[in-house]
Amino acid sequence: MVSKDSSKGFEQPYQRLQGELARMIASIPAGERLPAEPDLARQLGVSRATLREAMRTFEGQGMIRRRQGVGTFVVGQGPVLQSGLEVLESIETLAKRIKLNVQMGALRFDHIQAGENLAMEMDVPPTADLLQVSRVILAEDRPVAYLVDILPENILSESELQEGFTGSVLDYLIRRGSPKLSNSLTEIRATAAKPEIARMLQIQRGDVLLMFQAKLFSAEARLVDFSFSYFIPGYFRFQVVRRVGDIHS
Amino acid sequence: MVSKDSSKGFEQPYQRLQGELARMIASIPAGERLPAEPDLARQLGVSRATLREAMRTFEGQGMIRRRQGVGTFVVGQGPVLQSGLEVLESIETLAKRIKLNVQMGALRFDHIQAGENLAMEMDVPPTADLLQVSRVILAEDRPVAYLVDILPENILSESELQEGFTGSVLDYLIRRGSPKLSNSLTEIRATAAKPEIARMLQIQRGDVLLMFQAKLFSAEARLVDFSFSYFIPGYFRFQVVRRVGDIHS
DNA sequence: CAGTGGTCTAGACCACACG
DNA sequence: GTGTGGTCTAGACCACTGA
Repeated sequence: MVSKDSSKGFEQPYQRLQGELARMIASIPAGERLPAEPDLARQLGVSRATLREAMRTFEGQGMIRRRQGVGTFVVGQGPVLQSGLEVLESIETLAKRIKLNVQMGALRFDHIQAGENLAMEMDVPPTADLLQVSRVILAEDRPVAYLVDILPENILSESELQEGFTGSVLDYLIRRGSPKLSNSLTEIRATAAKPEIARMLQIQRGDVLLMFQAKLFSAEARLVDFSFSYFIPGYFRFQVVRRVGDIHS
Repeated sequence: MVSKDSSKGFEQPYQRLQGELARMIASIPAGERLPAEPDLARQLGVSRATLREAMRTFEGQGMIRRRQGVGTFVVGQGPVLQSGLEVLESIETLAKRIKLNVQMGALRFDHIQAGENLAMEMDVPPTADLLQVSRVILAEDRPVAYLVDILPENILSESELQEGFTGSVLDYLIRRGSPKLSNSLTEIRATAAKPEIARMLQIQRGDVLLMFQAKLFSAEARLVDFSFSYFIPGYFRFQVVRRVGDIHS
């Protein structure tokens, strides 16, 4: 329908789109809506599929947010939650320190049996009863993280947690004072959002997420909490100091 | 063309595809090729676009690898490079310890000027001359990481690096003995692969990558190396121990 | 050259939010 | 109901690989 290039330039449609979209997004005030996808696609001279693929990049960076049935909105650059990884700290505590408004949404309790995989990871019998706590964390009314904690029922029961749970299992255990907590062994991964998690975080399936898989140990070296944390890029900044060389330490 | 559901089940095409693809991949020996995409799409009763979207998941986990003009191959689960984040260690050193075969590919030197952004990050004048070292890391002949180091020219010159560079700027500086290195401040991110990087790593643009952005400091607290490291998920396992509470420390 | 994956299109229908 | 984004289709052409 249109020629692929105008002169000697060999700019790909994808790259051109990225540029045009970037300009368009920058020109729209935060909170305002973009044109509907079919209109925008026509306007940019590409198919809707191509447009959507290009938009993924910007959504991954938190610059726009799509809401089914409503529209696509430009979001201003919000505050960033910065944390050193050496210290284990809940998002709530972190947010409080920088006076950021953080809420919990979509809390859910599940009673599950360990099964093979969890039994192996958590060092419990496959028939062990576990409590799974899932919830979304909202910063400035935007979903920014999805957290899942799995604990043995004899460490923490749902009835106990019903009252006074504000989003952080870690903070709750610290307040309760028992068992004494020692440290967390955290594995860091990058992952694509599964459909269920994408839904919770109001992003698209396949979008990029930073993930922590952590084992929290008591002072007696018992595992008290096995957790999965998914973070939308752009809202968090995790840092770690790495020593050079292990010989002179 | 076909009914969307057979009974009361409301399984989505996407989820069904995931399952069928998983079974198919599992049933094919490592190293073997999958059917061509148009054939496979017909066989599974979906369009090629849908098939490709479903395949992204498996490619992101390193279970398959696509090569344009050749085909899509099942890759067996290779060895995993495990590392504690507290200690800064090159991939080469890490691999040597577990006797894994690691090579460097696509080495490239660029002489650049700092410019605004880099000048700010690296605390040098915008006109400073910098050496940018880019290369791909191969483990068992598969691209697994893409590394970019940026250093002031007066710390490391290309001519000096031409000889005896095996892939790690860190190892080279340690061998040289000057300047004395102290530690690295590393920021951890998840990111989607840009077209250039996707090409280097033989993955698709938009695929998930774990990224480290690190500032390496000398004992005199001078910045000697600003680096970006991109890791394909599945080949690396980065861990960190996090202390509970900063009060009783 | 033939065959592969990479990209793009035009159109359709569905699920959801909101009045 | 109306309009939005979410998903899927069938087909086309391009870029790359290897015989």
